[in-house]
Amino acid sequence: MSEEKKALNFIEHIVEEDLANGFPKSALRFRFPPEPNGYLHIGHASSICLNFGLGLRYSAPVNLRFDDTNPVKEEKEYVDAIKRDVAWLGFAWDSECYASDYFQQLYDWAVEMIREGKAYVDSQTSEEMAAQKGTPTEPGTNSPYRDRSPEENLALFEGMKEGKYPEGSHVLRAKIDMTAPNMLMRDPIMYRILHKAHHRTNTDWCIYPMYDWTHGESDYIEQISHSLCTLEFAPHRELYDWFLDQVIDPEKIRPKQREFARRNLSHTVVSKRKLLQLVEQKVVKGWDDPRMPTISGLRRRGYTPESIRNFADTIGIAKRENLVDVSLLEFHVREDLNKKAPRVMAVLDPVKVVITNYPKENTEWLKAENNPEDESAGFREVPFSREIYIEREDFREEANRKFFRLKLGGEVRLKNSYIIKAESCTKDEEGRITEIQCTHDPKSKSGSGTEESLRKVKGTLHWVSADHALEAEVRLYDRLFTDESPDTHKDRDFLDFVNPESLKVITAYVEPSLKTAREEEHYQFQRIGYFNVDRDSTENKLVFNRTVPLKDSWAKIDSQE
RNA sequence: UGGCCUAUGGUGUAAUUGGCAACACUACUGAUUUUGGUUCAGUCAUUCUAGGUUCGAGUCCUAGUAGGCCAACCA
Repeated sequence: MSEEKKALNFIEHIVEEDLANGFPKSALRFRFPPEPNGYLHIGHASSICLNFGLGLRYSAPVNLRFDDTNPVKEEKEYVDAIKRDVAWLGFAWDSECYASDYFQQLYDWAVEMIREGKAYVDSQTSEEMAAQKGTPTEPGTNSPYRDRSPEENLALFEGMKEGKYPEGSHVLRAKIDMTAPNMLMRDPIMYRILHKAHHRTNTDWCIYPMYDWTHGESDYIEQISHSLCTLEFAPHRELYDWFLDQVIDPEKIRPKQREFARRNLSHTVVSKRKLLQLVEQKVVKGWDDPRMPTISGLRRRGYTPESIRNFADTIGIAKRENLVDVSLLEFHVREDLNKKAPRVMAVLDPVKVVITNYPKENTEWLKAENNPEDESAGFREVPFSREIYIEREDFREEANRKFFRLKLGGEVRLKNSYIIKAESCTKDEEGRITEIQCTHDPKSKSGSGTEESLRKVKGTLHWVSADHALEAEVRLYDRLFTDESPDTHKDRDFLDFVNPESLKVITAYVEPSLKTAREEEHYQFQRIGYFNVDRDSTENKLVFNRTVPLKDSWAKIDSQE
């Protein structure tokens, strides 16, 4: 199929090298490890495409693993949303795993480490421990509890597990090196006491393992060969390996952590914490608000899984700082929708046109092509009558040669219909045009084959028949932030850059064939953009979201004038 | 007085491991077009700097410079 030589990214190079060095292909195994504390966003999509892409490339299993070690933040709602999003993107995981499934094994290993004198219970406050931790340039100092006997540690740790102690009273720490240049190696915490119910283990446990202690061991338990994470975890690798060394069976696969730079998207934020802020402060209407860069938001906005996957493939994976322009994402959704979306006519800012030489009470059903990019899409019929609406900006009383649209005395083609000529217009007291009077050339009907129908007129307009058009709510979305990188300003909060015009709601007239449009269906409103049916639509009221406008080279010419 | 990571067009990634800097997007030209869409053709680079090795350096060496991450009982 598409076996053209695609350049490998650095992760694929690593895998290829491992394979070349004798690592068995059958032992390749990957995982996507979200924490269920928020919704997945476009940055996660890159990670999903990376891991599942590797799975596809090497016919290797990919686990979906929920990193659920913090019951304070995690909820089942997020688990469900994450599963939905990964599946919607088109990927199938091998096993659905939870770090919480390994709590017992992790505990047993921890007990073993205590016995071997490699972990100890610290009973200081977090402030005291922070003070002993040192700084990046100064070494830390040992805890006074560092040399407790294994017996004492065992008893304490068991007591912690049994719920004998309040939160914050004790922690279990790995005994490594308080002077290590890597601060993560300065006796990291393995367990803390949390008297909180967990979304899966409920109240079975009141001690919860920390990320570093959990993640690598989970990879090991699942026999993940390549554990890929973002760059900020690079310093954790040393600890990842240290923890692995404590439990590793040399006969088994030793997981390998490698880090890549997370993808930043312009004009938005890609951080669960900040997205949560947008939701909680009601800047947007929820995690799936079409302005959100969440997968569910993009889906509701009208993005397709293919467009997101193509986007992820195109931007690739590397290790440097980056800010991917949102126009690339928009390119991919246009590219996909151009092939798939049926064309329809909709007028967003209507002005009435009366065809004065067209018989009153007459309705003609004209044949319209559904998609010039897809012959199999077929044709539909659209009603034409004496009174129609066109786009207000498509008419000017007078205009220069560059204006291909309707002007007084000028001719224009109505898409799928007749050539009309503007004769006059009427205005209200404020000078606003209320109606345009036109005549049509009856022999110029589209597809009729007559000489007149073959005439070349420069402009073609979309339109809807006034009597037949349906009213619809149209939600026009724009970028959520006015700044291309709102959260990287040292002295400004990202919320300062929220675009006040990120949503405009209007009432439009759409052609009657849309009566049966269903939720999530994609359409191209000809000459305007791609839209999809929002789930807020009802029997009586259609609601459309604008996914992305069509490229508009006229806007540039017009603004230059 | 630290550790780790990174530097290639406006943007994102490549470069068969020392051999003509490539692909996509954006922008700009032009052609086609019953969507000012699509499609097609074209234009846009001192590979962070300075030295060095070499017939030849984005790639190797030396010294700089710039940026990011690390001091949560978060992940």
